[in-house]
Amino acid sequence: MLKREAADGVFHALADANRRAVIERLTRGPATVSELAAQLGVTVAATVQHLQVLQDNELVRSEKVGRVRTCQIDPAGLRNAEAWLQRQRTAWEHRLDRLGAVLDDQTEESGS
Amino acid sequence: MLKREAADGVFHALADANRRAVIERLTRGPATVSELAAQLGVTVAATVQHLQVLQDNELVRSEKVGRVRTCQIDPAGLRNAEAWLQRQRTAWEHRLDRLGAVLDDQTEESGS
DNA sequence: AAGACACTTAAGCCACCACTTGACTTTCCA
DNA sequence: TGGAAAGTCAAGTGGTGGCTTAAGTGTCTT
Repeated sequence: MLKREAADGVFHALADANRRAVIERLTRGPATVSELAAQLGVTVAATVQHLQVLQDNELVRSEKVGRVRTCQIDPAGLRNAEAWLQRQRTAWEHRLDRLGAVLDDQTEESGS
Repeated sequence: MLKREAADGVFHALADANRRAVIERLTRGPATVSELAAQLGVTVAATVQHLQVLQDNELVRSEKVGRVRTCQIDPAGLRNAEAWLQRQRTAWEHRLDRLGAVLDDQTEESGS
């Protein structure tokens, strides 16, 4: 299950346009820190900080070999966020279904 | 489609625990501003500000009748966020499929 | 060995955000 | 009509976030 803490971190991570850009980039294949920084148009240092947030929330994984760190998507965080959204949407839809049924019953009972 | 701007707003809105609590509450039925404020444990003024953010990003709708404003879920924003997440996840899965196929071909060619 | 390369870490800066208080408007009701 | 209730608006405040520069660490390459 998704604890409140976890949702907090994931959505906070996704709230930044640059971090989402990193995710979009990584869905198309692994990339190094420098490559990501170049694409974002910010410092390597800033990119490292973004990656830290993304990793803390299981949105990105990375491995350092030699002096170069290679990053790739970690689907766990995405799944967590998706699960929360689905829970809300389906809960709302089910409520509407029940509400609809009640209204149908009422109109049947009272006639038009 | 979901523009970058839209994603920015929706995820920012979802990044706050109190705003998510509002959404969770509203999936179980409409509520007034005061009710939401009471549940959150913050001022009515703060709640109004949260509602403003939620409405700007199509996560909540509200209507004022008399002196009381009643709020309910607006599924549009939730769908937007869900769509973005699904796009990333499926893009990543498709890429893995292609990669897997390539690796299979290679192992077939070279034998075990 | 020496310099370039790819990051990493620390410190500081500015903007934004969530929240509060307080004054105000509108609506209800006795 | 007078006052309580429900919400709105504006200003101020403490805290956080994202970015930068600058200095440092480990790793190639020649």
